Parts: sequence; structure tokens; C-alpha cells
Amino acid sequence: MVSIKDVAAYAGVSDKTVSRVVNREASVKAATREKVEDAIKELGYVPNQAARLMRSNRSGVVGIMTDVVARTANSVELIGGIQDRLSEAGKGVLIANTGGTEDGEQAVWRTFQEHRLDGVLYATMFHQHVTLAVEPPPLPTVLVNCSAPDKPDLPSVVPDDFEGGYVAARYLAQEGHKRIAYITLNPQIVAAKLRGAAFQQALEEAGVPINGDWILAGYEGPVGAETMRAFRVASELLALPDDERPTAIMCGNDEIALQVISAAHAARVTVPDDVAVVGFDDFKMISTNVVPNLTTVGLPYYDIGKRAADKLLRLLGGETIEIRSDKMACPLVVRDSA
Amino acid sequence: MVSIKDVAAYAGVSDKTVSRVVNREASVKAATREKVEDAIKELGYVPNQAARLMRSNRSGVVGIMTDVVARTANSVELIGGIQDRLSEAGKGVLIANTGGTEDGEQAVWRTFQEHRLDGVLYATMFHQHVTLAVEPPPLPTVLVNCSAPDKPDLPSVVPDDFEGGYVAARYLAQEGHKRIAYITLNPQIVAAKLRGAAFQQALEEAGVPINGDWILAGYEGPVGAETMRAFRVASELLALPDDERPTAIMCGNDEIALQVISAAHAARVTVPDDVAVVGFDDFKMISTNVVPNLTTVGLPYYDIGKRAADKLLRLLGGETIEIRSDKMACPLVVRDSA
DNA sequence: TAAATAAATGACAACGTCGACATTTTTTCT
DNA sequence: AGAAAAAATGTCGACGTTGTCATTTATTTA
Repeated sequence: MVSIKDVAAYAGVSDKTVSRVVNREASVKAATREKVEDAIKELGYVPNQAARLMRSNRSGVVGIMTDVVARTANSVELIGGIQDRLSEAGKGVLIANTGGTEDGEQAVWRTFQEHRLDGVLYATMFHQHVTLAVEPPPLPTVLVNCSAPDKPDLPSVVPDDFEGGYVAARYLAQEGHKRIAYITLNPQIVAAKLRGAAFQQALEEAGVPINGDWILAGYEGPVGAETMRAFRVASELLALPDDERPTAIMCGNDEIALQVISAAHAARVTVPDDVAVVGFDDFKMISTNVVPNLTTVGLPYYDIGKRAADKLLRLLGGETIEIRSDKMACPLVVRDSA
Repeated sequence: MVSIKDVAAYAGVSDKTVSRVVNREASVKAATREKVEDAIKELGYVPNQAARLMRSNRSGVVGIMTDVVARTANSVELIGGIQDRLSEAGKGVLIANTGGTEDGEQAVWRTFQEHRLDGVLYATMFHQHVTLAVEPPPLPTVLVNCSAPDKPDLPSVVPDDFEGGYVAARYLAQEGHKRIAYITLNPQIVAAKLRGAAFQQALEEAGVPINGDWILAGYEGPVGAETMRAFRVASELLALPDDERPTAIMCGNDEIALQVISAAHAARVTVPDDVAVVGFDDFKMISTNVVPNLTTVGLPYYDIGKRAADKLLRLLGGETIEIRSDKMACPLVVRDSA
């Protein structure tokens, strides 16, 4: 591998002068610079970051640690936001996943330390509470899409699920719906709880009665291994006589909403005229392809990623972070299903 | 930052002995090893990979270069497969995206070289032909989901779109369908061409007549900025009288299939009894949530990623790669829509 | 024109680790 | 016990780069 010394010899200058050219330092005569640049091009020299790092002890790389492999549509947005912000700042990105186990997480922390990463974005695929496998984190860390209730000084960025649920429920109430059902995510999930509470509060404030029997789980089974049952649940709701049937169904996510719309079709109930459907997450693959297009609450994962990256960068820059936990608004995207 | 010398001083041994302990070399007395390990734990020492790399000039990290940010459902599977195989081999993964521009790609190649990556997986989000921005690639490279027709010696792994299209079309023919329509992807895309050719061949072989008017584009506009028109196209097909209407519709992907099913519902045409629908890609989010569940051709992106990673590892291990271009089979996933 | 100042370049050490080789300690053998 | 062999540990330098400081060269000033 060609090194700075090879270039120096080839150009007939000292290695330090080559270093100056490479790092665009001011005091190099134009003629010298040119000579060196030619040599660099000629020999195909590329500086060795590892050697640089050895002197500076700063790698210029940020690590993303995720629980499950980055395999869901959410995570993809999230990572996109992170990447965009970090590459603006000239930082590299190293992605590693823990497999969701404590051992795995410890191994990743170690790798990150070995590579002297500048900082870490600790991201989960679902909004949840977490406990780090290494306390305190050995590198500057920002939590993404999760929070650590027992470590309130760890910065975090999460979606405001309560606000999202509130906005959706209030919208349905404002549209005049009086009989509103809610098919939820797996109830153990943080997001499900927050959205459920928001649903209740919004309807109470709007004076819309809440029917406990119409708050139904769209999934069954343990978190991570649940099976879908939204189609069945929705079919039962929609089989009720016209004047007893819900006129609106709020859904824990867009996949549930797709099943609800499928159930409505099967039951010959028209969306949105007979029953309005509101989704959650705005998975474009579903929301913009099903007809009618889905009215849904967008989860701003791209922005969450971007914000988290920004927060980490400011942390690394030595800024004091005032607001520890950012909650990002979830906008209602009105399309045709409600 | 605590270095090997700090540990050595603390444990009262030489730095080389610490090095031996860290690298699990045999010839260290148990008592010494223990002393050193205590010191390591006490001081929180973590070896510096950069310094190691400086001696060995091998980073143990493989780069993934993608065109568009890893943001589609495909890419997520792909990267998952790559990651799983590489972490088996103890390699790290560095993901970077080129933004689809030549400058961006050059910058990424440079970064990869600066970090002395062991090798590169060059992945695209859609199966396509590519020309590298740097020829020949300065690091060992395997193309993933794309191929370079003018550089036949570059190893690549791609889905066998022809075979997938063939299997799907033959299945419909075997089920006895005589009137089969095909709503395609953007016709410029490689996958669309291969699948289209397979569609024609399969029907010819089965003796099913091909109606040119029934091969219709589901998208319009340039690649990357197309708009969906599958719902409209399908609605027109399904508005035909019962005995002139297609009895089966093959779709370029699952998003198209979802629109076709939506159109069928709107037209009060039953799936699969009146019209069978076959998708492509097996996007689980759609295929397992829409009712009826989608019969579709799976794109083995996870396996493609895994295979590509494996291929690169063998390349790095000095093995000679006999088969330059791997085509991965696309299995038909039979569910309820056909 | 010589001295004074500024600009350009170079010599050398240091970063953290490990390979090559040297030295010391322990064990085995006669 | 003393010599020989084996095991354990240490010394030193090199990897590629850049910071510090010294030196050379060019430019300005009196």
C-alpha cells in the first residue's frame, strides 16, 4: 500500500509537505503543491485514516446500534434521517445490531469502543423503554425511538405517540362520529398505551361516549411474535346492524387498517361513507396504494433520526443539551378513508 | 484514553505481555494472565483497533455501497442478509450511500479506501445494469442486485427475474386461465423486461393466447419518479363484460396487486373467484395483510444479501470464484388470491 | 546591499500495537 | 547439582500520520 513517504520520495519533498498538501494547509507554494498533487494522482495515494486516528484519537465515525436487524420500514426511514444528517457533518456511519440480547449488546459496545467511535445512536425498532447493557454508556449516546426512565439524563428522541393518537381521535370526533371503535397494537407496547390514553382523552373532551367493548386488540401473542387478528375483529364489528355499527374505526397501524378495509369490502360496507378508517404510521406502501387511500397518522421517523443525529453532534461539539427528551409531533395525513 | 502501556505499568509487566494476554496467546503464566486481566478490568482498557490496523493494514470491515439511501423494504432485507453473514465471519459493516450521483459514488470509494476496508458490496435498490464511477474498483467488490454487462469479470448476485415471471405465468396457465392480463412495472427497469419476456414464453409454451392490449404499464413517468396508475388500468380491465374480462391478472409488484384488488372490490368483482391476482416481490406488509392474502413471487433479497456477502468473503479468502454471476431463484408463494 | 521579516519546507518524535528477536526464569534430564 | 531444553517475559522498532520546532528560502525594508 502506497504511503505518504512514497509520495514524498516521488515528488522530491518531505513527507510533512505532502501532509500539508493533503490537509489543504495554507503555506505551500503553488508549484510544490502541484508537484505533490501529481505524485498523489500518479501513485494513487489515499491517506490512511487509521494512522490519522492514532494521533487524534477521534475516528469521525458515529455508530448506530439497533436491537433487531434494521429490517422494518420504520427503521429504514430512521436510518435514512441519521445518515443524511451525519454525512452533512462529514461523519461516517457504522451500523451494528445487537440481536436484542444482552451479550450481543455488550459485544457491540466493545466493538464501538475498539474503533474509538465518536458517539452512538441507540435505536430501537419500536418505541419502548430500555435499559442499556452497559451502564453508564462508555461513549456519548443518544437514545432514538426509546427512552430510559431510570436514567433521565440520557438524551432521547421519540415520537409523540400521545399527541398522534389525540389528533386522530379528535379528527374523527370533529367529523361528527359518535360511534368510534379502536383496534389496538399489542397492548404491551409503549406506543399502544400512549395512543390508547390519547384516544380516551380526546373522545372525553369531545363528549363522545366510549364503548369499552369497542377497544379491541388487533394482535394476539407476545411482543415480537404476535399474530394478526384485525380482520376477524373488524368483521365482527362490521357485521352489526347499520345503526349499531361503528361509524369510524381507529387503527393501531396501517397494517391493521388494511385488514379493516379488506373486512369492510368483504362485508359490503363502504369506506369511508359507511365507516371511516384511520391508520397509524403512514407506511406509504399501504397508505398510498390501497383504495381509498388511507387517512393516517404519520410517524416522523426520518425526522426523528435526523434530530437524534443532530443532538448527538451538538453533544460531541461540547454544547450543553438543555432538553433531554425530544418528542416529535405526529402529523395527521388526511387522505380518503376518513 | 488508557493504553496498553498504562495497563502494563499497573500490572507491573511489559506492554508486550499485556498484548499477549489480550490476544490470548498461549505462553503466559496463569498468575500473570490474571494480574493483567485484573488491571484491564480495573482501568477499563479497550484495545485500539486503529493501531492494530496500522500494523496489519486490514480493517476487518466490509463496506456496503448503496445508490439511494437504504430506505425501501427490499434494501432492508438485503442488508439484513449481508449483515448476518458478515457478523458470522466477525467482520464489521460500514454502510454508505452514494445518493445515486457519480460524485457521491467517488466520495464513497475514497472513504472506503481511507478506512482500508477489506471489501465492498455494491448494491442497488432495483435490479439494474450499472457502471461503476471508479474503474476498476479499487477494492475487492461484489455487485448485489445489479450487474455490469461491460465488466463480465465483476462477480454479482441478482434475482432470477425471468424464472420468477415464468413460474408465475405458468402457474396461472396451469390453473386453467385462458385470458390473462399483465400490469407491468416501469418498462425501463431490467426486472420488468425479464419478467415480461418470461410471461410471454410461459404462455406460449402453455398454448395460452397473448393479448397485446392486456399488457399494460402500472406506472408512468421516468424511473425513480413514476406515478401509479394500476388502479385505473385495472378498473378498465375489470369493467369489461363477464365473458370478455381477464380471469387472471399478473402484477409487476405487490403494490400494483394491492391496487388491482382494490379495483376489483370497487368493481364488485370477486378475488380470486372472478379474477385471480398474482403479485411480485412478496412485500409481507401487503401480501399477508390484504384479504385475500396475496399469491405472489418472493424476491429472495435476504438470501441475495447473504450469498453476496459469502461470495465476497470467499474472494477475500483468496478463493477463485468460478461462477461470476449468481441468479437466485424466486419462489412462488401460493396464498389465497389466485 | 545587507539586515530584518515572512514564507516555505524539513527533521524528528509520538500516537498504540505487535512482530522479531533477546533475555530471563522455570522445568526437565543426566 | 549442573547442564540442557522449554517456557515465560522483555526490548526495540516499525506501521502512517501529524504536531512541534528548527531550518532554509524568498521577500520586504532601511
